[in-house]
Amino acid sequence: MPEATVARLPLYLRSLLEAQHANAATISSERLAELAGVNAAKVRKDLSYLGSYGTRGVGYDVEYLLFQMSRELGLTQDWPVAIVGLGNLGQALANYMGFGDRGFPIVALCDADPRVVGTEVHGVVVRHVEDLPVIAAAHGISIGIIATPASAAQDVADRLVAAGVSSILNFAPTVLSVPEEVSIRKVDLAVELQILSFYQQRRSGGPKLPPLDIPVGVED
Amino acid sequence: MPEATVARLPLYLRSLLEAQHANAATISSERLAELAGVNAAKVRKDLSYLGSYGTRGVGYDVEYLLFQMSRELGLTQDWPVAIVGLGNLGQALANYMGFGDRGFPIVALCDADPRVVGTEVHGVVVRHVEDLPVIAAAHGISIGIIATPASAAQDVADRLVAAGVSSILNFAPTVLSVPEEVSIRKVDLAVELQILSFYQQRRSGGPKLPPLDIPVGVED
DNA sequence: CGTTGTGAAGATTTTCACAGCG
DNA sequence: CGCTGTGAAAATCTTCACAACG
Repeated sequence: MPEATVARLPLYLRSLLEAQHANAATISSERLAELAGVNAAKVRKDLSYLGSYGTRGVGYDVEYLLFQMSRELGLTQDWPVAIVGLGNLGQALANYMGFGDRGFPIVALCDADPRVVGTEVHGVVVRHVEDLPVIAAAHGISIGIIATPASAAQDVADRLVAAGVSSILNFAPTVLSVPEEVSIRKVDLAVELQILSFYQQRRSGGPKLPPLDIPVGVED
Repeated sequence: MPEATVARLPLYLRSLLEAQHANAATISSERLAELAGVNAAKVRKDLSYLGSYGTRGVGYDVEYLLFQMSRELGLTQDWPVAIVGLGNLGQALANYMGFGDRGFPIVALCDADPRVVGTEVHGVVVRHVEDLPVIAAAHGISIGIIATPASAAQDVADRLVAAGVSSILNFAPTVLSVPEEVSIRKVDLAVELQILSFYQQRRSGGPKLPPLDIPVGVED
């Protein structure tokens, strides 16, 4: 299944939940596309990778598609999560619980700062990051969230991998290197803002300075 | 310039800052690629959209490329930011200040809850969301961050657009519709976790259930 | 030499458009 | 008839490979 499709499945799932909430028994690719903010052809192509679950002339059975999609996304089981780094962001994430649609219980919190270790956040005691192997094994942790400063992130990633965690969500503004078989996703506020800045500038009449003088010589 | 390239410019910027910090005067596409976590050909292609700023046989001048990239990304000026919604996440974002590399001062906070309006978060008084037009105009706000529940997000987006904000970063788990000329980026924790869940399940030996019985009849 | 800049090839993703089927 | 499922076309993005050049 194409990566681009996988990245959209969660949007369809959420849209289907909305449709279910509105008591819709079936839904067309067109309506689903509208809810998910994509176009109908893409929805049909994407759903076709899951199997032929639609009915021509009718649409998709909401309940059934929900079930298939949840199964495909691995949401029929819980995936225990550990958060490493309990600064501003880490604490917010821990409290933010109600991570969307549940299924990702936060069962462990780790930090390297001895002043933070032992404190309680959202009802969970913060452990030392050194103890990750034991903690990960005890709780069967499969997803690690890195919410440390950039400088500590690679070390934490290495520890997570060593502890057997094979999915990582990285909030630290740095590139992590991990073995092939570990999945990694990143969320970077600064990057998002800078992308917005790029287009904002384009719209607000381009660069303030002229195309800028060539510094020395003539390139090309 | 391709969208995919724009999305990588912030990574190059950060990598260049690291190189600068390490007192490198010049940097090759290969080294830059390593720091940014992409391959060298992509770096060269991406940078070529900015202009021919490299020197064959040598590489890129770090200072000069930093300057060009900052300019291209619109980082030679500040872009004032407003955060709407001061629940857990909104407050964390407000405090998280030090949004990477500065340039995005948080100058206004809004909420719809009268119990929150008037309180102070990170030294900024929370205003009512109704006042957005006045606030936006007064501070020249160009970027709005939506950190409300999903149910309020579209209303807030509409208000932001009406107030003249043309860049939006959406943390609410919902699809927003905005006019063509407004840029929108989204950050969705649930989506990221679900994507990780998909691949995690693939690795841990596929579905627990057998391919599942066809419910009724035989499709295709 | 060593490294950039870039056409051209290749891969992936999106979109079209319509046959097929309930 | 209406809507899905899907080949095929189009668009976009990545990678290759090498000429160009300091």
